[in-house]
Amino acid sequence: MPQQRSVETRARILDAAVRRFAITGYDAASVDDICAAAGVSKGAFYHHYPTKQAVFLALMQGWLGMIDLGLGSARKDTVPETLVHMTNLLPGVFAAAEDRLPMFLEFWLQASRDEKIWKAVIAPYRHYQEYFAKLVDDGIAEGSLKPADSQVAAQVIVSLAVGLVLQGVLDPHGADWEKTARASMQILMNGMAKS
Amino acid sequence: MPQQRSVETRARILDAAVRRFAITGYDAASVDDICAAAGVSKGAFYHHYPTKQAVFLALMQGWLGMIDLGLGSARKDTVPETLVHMTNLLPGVFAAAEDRLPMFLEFWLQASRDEKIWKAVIAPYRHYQEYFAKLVDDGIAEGSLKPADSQVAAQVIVSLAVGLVLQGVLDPHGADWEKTARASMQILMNGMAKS
DNA sequence: ATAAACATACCGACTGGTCGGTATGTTTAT
DNA sequence: ATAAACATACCGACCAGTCGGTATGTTTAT
Repeated sequence: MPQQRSVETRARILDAAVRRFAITGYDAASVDDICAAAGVSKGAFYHHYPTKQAVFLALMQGWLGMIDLGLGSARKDTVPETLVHMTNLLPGVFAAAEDRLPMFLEFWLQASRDEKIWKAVIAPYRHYQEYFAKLVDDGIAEGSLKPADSQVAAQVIVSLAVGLVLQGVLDPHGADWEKTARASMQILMNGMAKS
Repeated sequence: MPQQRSVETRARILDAAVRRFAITGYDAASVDDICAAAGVSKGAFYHHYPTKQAVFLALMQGWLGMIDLGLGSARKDTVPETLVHMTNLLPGVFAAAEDRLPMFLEFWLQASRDEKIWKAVIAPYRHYQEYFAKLVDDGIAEGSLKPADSQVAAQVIVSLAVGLVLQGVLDPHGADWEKTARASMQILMNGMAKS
């Protein structure tokens, strides 16, 4: 049973880490930086986390879990309604994430090179894929979508979402991404909806 | 006027750099590593490039230029034909890029944090956007596509492409990305084509 | 000769991680 | 109650090694 002070310190480390990572990136953010930002000694840091990577991983787990939760609670009456509802949520996502989005990019990058991180990323990621595949299947079953390979359709949806988020990161003021997101979904629906 | 030997050395440095960057990433790839892989001394390295970042930038310019060129020569009779033709090219792109794709991710990441790199990335990137917008406009003009906001449509196409590439990086064996790319284009066409 | 091309030796800054020791609880024995 | 015994939390100096970049010398081509 950890002491009260302990959980507070952990939180401060995590909070400082996410800020530093977001600004400078994983590599450039030194443990000393993070400790300074957290107002915590290096000893405390390594008392709570075995390595710098462990902090990164903890951060990742937390976020991926939150996304998972958000997806689950977005369900509406019909499948098309659910999908449209999700695009309505996007602006909030963009606004809330803002400067943290580069970190997601970093997640991907690290995951593509580090076995341990890859496994931590890929599980929830595949879960999203499954979620959308199931959604498409439901849509087909309820007659609102044309019969199709739901796995592939889910991949398309996820690809589009990933691409939108990424471009939002790279070029936030290059377009009205909210509008684009809506238009994307519209085109997708045109292509997938029945009749 | 550079000597023959000089352009060869430059090429060897660039070639070694792309290999090291691809494997270990930009930060982890040390200049010494690159020099060793290129069979070139550190003096030679800094004789030809002022900084490590300059090498990175040169690499980027080269690739973005090549993509630009590839796009230009993909034009077919009608717009839908052109777009489909492009998905046919994708497998080659995936295969050829393979382990180099993480580098593109790194481009983005660095671009989102470094003003100089951002400017180098954003120009060709906007050029792609324009290319696709023009393509959509042509499609509307020739009557093969429904009237629509071509800028937004282009963003959707690019988003999808970006998302596909990114997922190909993260999870190369998680799906048949060639098939998904084709399906994406099919759905897009269903949504955008006239009648 | 001389200037470009290349090689070697080196510098100072910085990094992730360790370690001996201290301070702050918490449990146990009396 | 309280003091000894133990456990957890924390500190900050320190280390061994790495890095990007520079200074200086040598080779090569004209």
